Amino acid sequence: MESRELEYFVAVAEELHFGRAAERLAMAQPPLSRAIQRLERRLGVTLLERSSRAVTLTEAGSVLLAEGRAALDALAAADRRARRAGARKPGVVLVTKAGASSELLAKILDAYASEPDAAEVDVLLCGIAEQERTLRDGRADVALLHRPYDTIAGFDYEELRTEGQVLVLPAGHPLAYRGALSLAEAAEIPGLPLPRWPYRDGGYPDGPGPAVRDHTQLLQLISLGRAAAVLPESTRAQLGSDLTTVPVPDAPPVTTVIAWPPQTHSRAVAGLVRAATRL
Amino acid sequence: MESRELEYFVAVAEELHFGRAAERLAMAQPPLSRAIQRLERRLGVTLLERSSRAVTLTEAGSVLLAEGRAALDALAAADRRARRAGARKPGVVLVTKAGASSELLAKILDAYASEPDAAEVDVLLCGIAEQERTLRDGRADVALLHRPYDTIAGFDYEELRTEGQVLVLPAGHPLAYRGALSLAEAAEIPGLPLPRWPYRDGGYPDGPGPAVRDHTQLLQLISLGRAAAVLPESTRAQLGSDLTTVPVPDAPPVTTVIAWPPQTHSRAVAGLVRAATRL
DNA sequence: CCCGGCGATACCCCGCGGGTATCGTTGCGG
DNA sequence: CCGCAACGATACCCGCGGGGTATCGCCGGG
Repeated sequence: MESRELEYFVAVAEELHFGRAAERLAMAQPPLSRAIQRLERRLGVTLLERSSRAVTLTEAGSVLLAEGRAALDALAAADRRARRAGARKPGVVLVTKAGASSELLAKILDAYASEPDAAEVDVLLCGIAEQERTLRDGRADVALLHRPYDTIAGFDYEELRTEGQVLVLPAGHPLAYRGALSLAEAAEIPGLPLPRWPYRDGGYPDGPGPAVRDHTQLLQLISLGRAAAVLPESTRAQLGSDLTTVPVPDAPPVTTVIAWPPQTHSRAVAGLVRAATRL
Repeated sequence: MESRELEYFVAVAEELHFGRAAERLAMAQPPLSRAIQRLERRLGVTLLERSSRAVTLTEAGSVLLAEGRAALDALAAADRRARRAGARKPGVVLVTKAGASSELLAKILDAYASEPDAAEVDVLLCGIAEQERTLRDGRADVALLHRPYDTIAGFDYEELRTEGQVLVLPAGHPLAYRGALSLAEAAEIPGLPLPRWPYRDGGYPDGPGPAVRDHTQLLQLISLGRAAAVLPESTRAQLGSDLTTVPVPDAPPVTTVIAWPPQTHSRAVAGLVRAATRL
């Protein structure tokens, strides 16, 4: 199967509309229609059901959509990583959630930078649930992830530390003087709903809380008295005096891991991992 | 990047010889040379160092080789799984090492087959270290793996059971009457070397023992008095009366896991996993 | 009933991927 | 020291396949 055809199919499968997909691909609609027919002929499988009013995915089509996205990501990763490896001064890209584990990250970067032949490390900050994708499609080479919030399926990893979680509140809130809270109590604070995190596809669950995409946004909302949140203990290090925390013992512990794609043989990634695990 | 070009590059990078690579790709050498040049130009990177006597990989080239193989496997997987999903009676392929965990496998297949809407399960048996590849390139959908012998990097998985290991010997061997053996003792039995298992790339380590590619071969060699082997306890169930076992308490325990690629949403795979974990 | 939206078809053309012939370099053997 | 053979690069040619425009056929809604 040609990657071009697969890209075309993924566009159509996502738009469920040949015209819009063609526009997105910067091409005309007829050659797109033919390319999809060709692909279906070659696979010997019907991928799309076209009734003259709507396009829907068949079973085989949704399988190809999922597998095809993964394959296109892998292809993009090959492209980007080869480019980076051949660049004048090859560096390595580390991705992490904006506003999370910043002191740990600083320590790792320091420890690695002091190694004899350390490469340049570019830090890429992104919203929740985008990190895995950056690792898959080659925008990043190595990531700091947080289980169980992030899934580590598809990657090699080393665990760095495990910590409990705390409720983050505006300073002076009545509950701030409690010694501990249960998860159930934290979820039901009048006027301070827990935020909604995005799914991996970028959508948001329904519910009362504000929709956020990274920790920085979230902390700001808490400062404004619009939300509360259950976060790892280490978040305390970066809170200003306008925020305070209460332990939540029954919240699941959060494990910070350093993760990388299994096929990497990069010395720089290995060095970073070594530095991180030795801390 | 076009998948065609990537295939060409991988062929050249593996052969390190344009002529042989062209032959393998069933094409002439000149268009192959040009395709690689085009790829290098588009990436803005030198992938191969050509001295008129030898071709060698640059740093960027070996990165692209590793990443490219993964991407081509993902592409092949998309192709095969879409074909299977669109087939007349879509089934699911389970892969495992020939001769390992056969009773557990039988139980899983039975349990799953008794579910209401169970799909057809094709069992694919292969040698050691080939299973991961079959899962990656779509020849299989789900695998029974054995840690720490197999790595599970890149897959979602559920643990099924953990067991100790035993030394498998020809019946009547003097050591057969020992109540237990250490790993060190097992490795030094006069006349009965431990076998050599293949690496993931298909090569074999150097050493005295016979090179084997699956358990069936291995058991036959032990029967013939040409080898001994440390294997999971459950292997005992399939030994004939010509073989016997001795516990090896200090051998690392073996965990059998059921694993699948993270992007699968297949109901059949989910059913198999459920059946396996419920046993 | 007609129009508008949408995917498929018809038809054309250009470019690129592939083929053959040949060159340029270089290591090696006589 | 020269010539040959091995090997990748270059030159040149060709055919087809992927892309474009125009249009059709189907269907649902006003």
